[in-house]
Amino acid sequence: MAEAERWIDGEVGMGGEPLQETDPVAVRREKLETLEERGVDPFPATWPVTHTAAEVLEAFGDEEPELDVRIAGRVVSVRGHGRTTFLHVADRTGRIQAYLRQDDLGEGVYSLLELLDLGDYLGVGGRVMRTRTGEVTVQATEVAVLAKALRPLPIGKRVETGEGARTWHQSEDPEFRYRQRYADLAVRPEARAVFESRAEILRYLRDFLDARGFLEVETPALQPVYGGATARPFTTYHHALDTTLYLRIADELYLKRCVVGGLERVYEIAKDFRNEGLSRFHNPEFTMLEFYAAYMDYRDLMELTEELLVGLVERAAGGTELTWQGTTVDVAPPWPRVSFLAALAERGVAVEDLSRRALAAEAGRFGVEIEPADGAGRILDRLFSELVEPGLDDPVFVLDHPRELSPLAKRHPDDPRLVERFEAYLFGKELGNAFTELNDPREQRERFEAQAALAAAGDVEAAAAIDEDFLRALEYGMPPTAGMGIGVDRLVMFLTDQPSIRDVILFPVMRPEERERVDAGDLPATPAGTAPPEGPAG
RNA sequence: GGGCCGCUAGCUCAACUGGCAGAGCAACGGACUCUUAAUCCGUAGGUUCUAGGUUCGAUUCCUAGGCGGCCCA
Repeated sequence: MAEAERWIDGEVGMGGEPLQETDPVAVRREKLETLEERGVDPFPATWPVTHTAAEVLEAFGDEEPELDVRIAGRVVSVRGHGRTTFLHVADRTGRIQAYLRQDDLGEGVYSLLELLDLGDYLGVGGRVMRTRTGEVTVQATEVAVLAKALRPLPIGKRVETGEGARTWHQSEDPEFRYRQRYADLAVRPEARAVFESRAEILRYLRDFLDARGFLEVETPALQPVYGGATARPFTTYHHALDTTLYLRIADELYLKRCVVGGLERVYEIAKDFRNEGLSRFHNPEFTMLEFYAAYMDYRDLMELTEELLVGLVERAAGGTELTWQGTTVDVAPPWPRVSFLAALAERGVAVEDLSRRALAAEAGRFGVEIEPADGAGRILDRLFSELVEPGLDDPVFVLDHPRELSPLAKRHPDDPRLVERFEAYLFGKELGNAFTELNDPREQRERFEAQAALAAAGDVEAAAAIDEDFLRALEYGMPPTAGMGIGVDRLVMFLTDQPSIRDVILFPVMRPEERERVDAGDLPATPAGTAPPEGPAG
C-alpha cells in the first residue's frame, strides 16, 4: 500500500479524526464507496466497445450517417453545465467528446456524474452528432463507470491550436515520468508514441535481417563465463547447481557458436547487462542487436550498416537527413572511413609507438587521465574517447583498431598491430561495433590469456576467465565470419529525437524508493539444496 | 565516483537583502441543458525534502544527509 494511503488509514484508525476532504485520494475513496452504495459496480468486468475514438471520426466522416456507438476510455476533461455535461474520453487512438444530458440519461444516472473524476474509465453509448461548434461528439444515452481512479493523474488542460494540441499544467518532473511510467504514459500521448516507434524500429530490424537470410535465435542470458565485451558483469547464483552465473554482457560468443554449428547467418535482439553507472546514454540493462554472417568481412558489414541506417532514417524522417537534439546529419552513403590511429594522429597524438609507456606519455601531454591498471589498449581507448569522439557528429566508420582493444577480432593482414574492426559513430556516440571475427582457436586462446593477465593486474572490465567451451567450438572450425552489435536504445533515441536513454526505455533503472528497499536480512532464507518457493501458478 | 543545479499546496510555479508562505489549474460547496484552458460565486488545502546549526526571527544563510537532473570520469 502506498504511503499516502497508509497515512490516511492511520489517521482515521488512531485519532478518529475526520478525513481531510482536500486529500484527493480520500475524496475519491469516498466517491467510490458512494457509487457502491448506490448500486453501481465501479469495476465492472466488461463493456463491449463498437468503435475507438478514431473509428468514430472515420465512420461519421463527411457523410454524417445516423450512427450509434459504444466507446470507452479515460476521462481527460470535464465541463459541467448543471443538467448537461461535456467531457472527453481518451483511448489508444485519441480523444473523443461525449455530450451528456439529464434529459437523455434520466435524473438517477445523470446524478452519478458528480462522483466522476478526471482519470476514471468511462463507457459511453449513444448517437454520434456534431456540436454547434463543429466537434464530432457522442450524445450519450448510456454511461458506465468502467474503472474508478483513486489516485489523481496529472492530466493537463489541453487546447487544440492551429499548430496542434497544447497542454497546460502537466507534470514535467522527470523523476515522476520515469518512476511512474504508467502515469506518464496515461497522460502524455507523445510518450506512448515513442514506444510505438520503438516497436516499429524493432520490426524493421527483424524484417531487414530476415529478408537477407538471417535466422533469429535466442542464447543464454545466464552464463557461467561472461564475455564478448569489456564490461563489469552482474553476478548471481544458482542454488540447485550451486554455481555462480553471470548476466550476459554480450551475446557474441554464443552467436559465434551458432555459426560453428552451421547457422551461417544469425541474429539476436536481447537485453545485455553491464554493471556500470547510469547516464543519459547508459542504462545497466539495455537492448543490443547482434548479427553474424559467414563469408562476410567487416567491409561487407559497413555497407550493410549504411543500408540499414538509410532505411531506418528514411522511414523515420522521410529522407536521409536526421535531426537529433538540434543537430542534423545526412546518413546517405558512403560514410567516411577513418582509421582509428589516423583519427588520433589528426588530433596530434603520436601513434608510431604503441607501447604502454609511450601512450601514457601522450595521455599526459593531452591531459587525459589514466589509471595505473590501464593497459596500452585502455589508454588508446581513453585518448580516442576524449580527443576524437566528441567531433564525430556526422556518420562515420572508425576502423582498424589496435589489437589490444579487440580480443575477438581478426588480425589485420596489412598491420599486425591492428584488427579488422569498425565502430559506427553518429552524433558523436558509438552506435555500432563490428569486426571480422577471429576464428583461429590458437590465437584466440592467446588473446584470452592476455585479457586474464589484465584482469589479474586490476582491470575490472577485463575478462578473468577463459571461455574453454568457446575455444572448443572454434576448434571444430568456424568459417570466415563478420559480426556486428548495434545499441538499439541509442538507435531509438536518435530516430525519435529523445534526449535520454530513459525516454526510450519503459522502466529505466532508478535508485529504489525507500519503501522498495529490501534488506538482505528480510529475504526469506532458502535452505541450501532446496528450490526457492514457486511463484503463483498461471 | 567528482562538479554544478533543483526540491515550496495534488500539478505548474511565486515569495526583493532573513520579517505574517501566495497565484493559476486540480479538489470541495453552489449556479448554469451545445461546452471545449467553459464561465460565475464561495470554501478548504503547507513537516517549504530531512536532520542539525546561526539568528529575536530561516522557504531564504551554514553543515550533513536524501532524491532527481545536467556535465565529467
